[in-house]
Amino acid sequence: MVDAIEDGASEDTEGEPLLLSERIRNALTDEIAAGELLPGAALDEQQLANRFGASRTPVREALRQLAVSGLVDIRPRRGVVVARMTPERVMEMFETVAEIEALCVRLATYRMTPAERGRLLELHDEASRAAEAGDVDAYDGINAAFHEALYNATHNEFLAEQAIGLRGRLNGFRRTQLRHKDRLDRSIAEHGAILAAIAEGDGDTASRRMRAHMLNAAIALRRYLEDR
Amino acid sequence: MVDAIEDGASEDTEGEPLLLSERIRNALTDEIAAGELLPGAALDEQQLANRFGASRTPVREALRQLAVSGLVDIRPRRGVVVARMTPERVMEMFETVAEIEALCVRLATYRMTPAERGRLLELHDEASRAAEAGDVDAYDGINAAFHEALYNATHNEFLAEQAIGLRGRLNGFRRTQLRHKDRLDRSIAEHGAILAAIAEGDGDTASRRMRAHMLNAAIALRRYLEDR
DNA sequence: CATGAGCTATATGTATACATGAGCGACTGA
DNA sequence: TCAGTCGCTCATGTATACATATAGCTCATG
Repeated sequence: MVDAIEDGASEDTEGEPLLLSERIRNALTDEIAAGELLPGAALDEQQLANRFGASRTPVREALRQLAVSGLVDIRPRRGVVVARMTPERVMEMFETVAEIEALCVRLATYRMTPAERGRLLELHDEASRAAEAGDVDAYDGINAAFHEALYNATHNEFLAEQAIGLRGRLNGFRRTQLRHKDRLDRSIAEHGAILAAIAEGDGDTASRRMRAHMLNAAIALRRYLEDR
Repeated sequence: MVDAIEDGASEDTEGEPLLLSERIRNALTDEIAAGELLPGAALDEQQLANRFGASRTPVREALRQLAVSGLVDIRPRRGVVVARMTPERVMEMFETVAEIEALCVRLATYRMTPAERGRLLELHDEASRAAEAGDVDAYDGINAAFHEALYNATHNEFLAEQAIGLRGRLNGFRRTQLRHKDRLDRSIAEHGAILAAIAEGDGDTASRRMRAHMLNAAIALRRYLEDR
């Protein structure tokens, strides 16, 4: 069961020795977002400490931080569990993210540089190719890059940070609903429509289309969840 | 220098013995929001532990959590400081909050119940009276209640939580700029205009007016900051 | 006099130890 | 057989102890 965190093997080529508590936090964040740790699962401090080859102290700090992010729930003296989310709450989160994305697109339309616009088109093309190839994982990554590029194009760093944070909390759900090939194709088409509005400098239209795009994804997810 | 946290004397009539780390977190949150701890101020763990009559452990947990909220910056192995925000970042935060409030008002317009609408009008009247009386502190409180009532009227709990959290991070700045009597009067008038649009069920207009309202506040703040 | 290397003091990061309340099972009584 | 209480166990909450990197000082050198 021991799989102490291998340092830097993944991508952190920088030799910077990350704080133990941060590495634990990152690891848990990933596992929750990826759905490996299911909502409601109990997170025993000592157990996690053993798993990460650390003491309880950094584990506790990581858990406390995750609680602020909303990824876990802490019941004082009763332990920590992965945040259990009702379908209603998930839909609320989707609506919120949809609105945030919509407002990001509106601002981005008016503020983005030509280079940023070019980058978006590039990403859109890449996504289309990945979709045609049926490479869902590649599409996932490109899609994330696409949305982040939009956040950054608002030229409001704070807003972009908030948007990225919110988006991350939906990762665990988003992946499931994109398995449907037709949903993936529609997603591409919707991106295209958003870009068209951006090209015309029509922020309001782009915004409305983005909202619809996100809500479509939410509806697809709900349908998927109900099917089970 | 000792002022260990008196428990429950303030409002927590419930005899629930809050976790030490939570009480420290709340206390620090308040002090930062109130501007008692100035941006850039170093937060020494041992010092805080002494001040609160606790050990470093709960203090550390509190600081870690505040870092996630963005209220403090942690430089690994180099200590914790109250988040130092550039004027640019403050303006970005204001813009973000303005946009969030705007979208809340839009949703709220379409979704609020008659009772919620009535409550808003009530709060508006109270605020007007407080403004006439020149009671800035009372106005502060009523104003916060007004905005929170709007968040809740979106009937999207998640969104409301996010909005409240964001708003809280601007508290330290907001208070300074409302000292100007005329700004306070204009604020009341702007609230009235927003309510008028809500009454007509015109979410878009209400939204635009709210955005303008928040940005006016931001401009007033910037002017205030530049004056010093 | 300025600059930089080296040392020391100290605060942070982590581990371990102790205190306390929650959860659970056994036992008693009906 | 079942309900209720008692007491035990263990995880959490807090305190303390130890390891280590950073910051500031001293002192030597250009």
